[in-house]
Amino acid sequence: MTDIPAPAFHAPEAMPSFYAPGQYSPQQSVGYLMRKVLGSILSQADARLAMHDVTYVQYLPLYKLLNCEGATATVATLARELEVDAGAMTRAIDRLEAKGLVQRERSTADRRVVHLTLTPEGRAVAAQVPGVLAEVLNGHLRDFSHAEWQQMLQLLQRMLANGDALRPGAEPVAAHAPAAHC
Amino acid sequence: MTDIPAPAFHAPEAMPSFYAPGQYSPQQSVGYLMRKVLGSILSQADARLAMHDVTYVQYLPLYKLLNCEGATATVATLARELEVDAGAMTRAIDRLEAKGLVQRERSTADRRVVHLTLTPEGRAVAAQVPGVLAEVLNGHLRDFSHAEWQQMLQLLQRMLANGDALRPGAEPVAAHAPAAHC
DNA sequence: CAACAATCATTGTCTAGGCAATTAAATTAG
DNA sequence: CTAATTTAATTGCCTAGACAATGATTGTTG
Repeated sequence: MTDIPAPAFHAPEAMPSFYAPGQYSPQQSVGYLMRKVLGSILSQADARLAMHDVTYVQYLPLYKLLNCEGATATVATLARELEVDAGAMTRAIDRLEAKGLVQRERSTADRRVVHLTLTPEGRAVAAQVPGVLAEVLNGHLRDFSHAEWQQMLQLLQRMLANGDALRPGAEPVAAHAPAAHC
Repeated sequence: MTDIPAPAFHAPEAMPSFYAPGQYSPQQSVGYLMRKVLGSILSQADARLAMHDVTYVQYLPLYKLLNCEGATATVATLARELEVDAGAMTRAIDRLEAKGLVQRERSTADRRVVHLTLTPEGRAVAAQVPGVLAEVLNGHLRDFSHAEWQQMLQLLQRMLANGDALRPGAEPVAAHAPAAHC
């Protein structure tokens, strides 16, 4: 509604003080709560994919590979799209290759790159990922109205934009899309 | 307040489908957005405490120790309060001890336990933690109204409760407090 | 009191991410 | 065309958490 309460006294516009050094309650901390919620989502997704011996970190590359079947994905593109370190991705692929879910194949056109392809088993596992993710997310939102869901997304996006603006670097909050696709 | 529960129309009660296996956009995923926001919070808190050569993982124990100054905190109690593995806490304390921020001291009363105390340097670093955390959180909420902040907390708490209810284990969502204090 | 159970701290082993350095290959600039 | 730059993939080193096993100590129960 209106902004009656909040920042106590003459807080100068931008930058309210929801949190102060003095009192702190985990239940009231967006950081603590988000950490818990994320942990819950990950552990449940993990549990449902454990039968395939893959963890939440390993099935994301699988999922991406499935979506980009013919697009000749590489370690670098996967790392960029999933926003993780290239070294970490190399090692993740190591584990997936050891399990026989993906294959490496050196490119002949550009001999620096290594194309990644799913094995039949990898494709079978990857096919289950989107459903599991959707289920787990929907489960965590089961008493949400459509409007509440949308507001949650909006609030999160604003927090993200605020975080970017706070960072010394670039003010241009504009395009924040990971470009996605393949 | 009252419980204006929400679930919109005659949605077949529990479990809407906000997410479906088919289409998926990171920008629309609460999981993706929360991961990004949390990452932003952690990296900013990290940056502001980097001068003391401590990371976000290391200053949480320091903060707890400061709050429980006389309470003779131990590895086990810290691990429980911060909800991490005891082994992880042992190693975290190893690093803090190596930096001269905390001290171990075997208890004489119960020779199994090791009491932890802050050194003067450790106390100085710990004293800065609450302010930095508050600043970073407030920064991410800078254009939020008090009502929006409260709603964010409420939505997160509901997601957490939904996650707990979904888990096979205990339905009693009741007391979810980490007990806190010392 | 003696066997059993529980607790505390620690240590391996595993997965995991960030950063830096390295090597190889391709692209661009002079 | 050669030199400098850029990009790809990998590897080593660090922090970090989860799980399991261990040893030491304390508490409980028959």
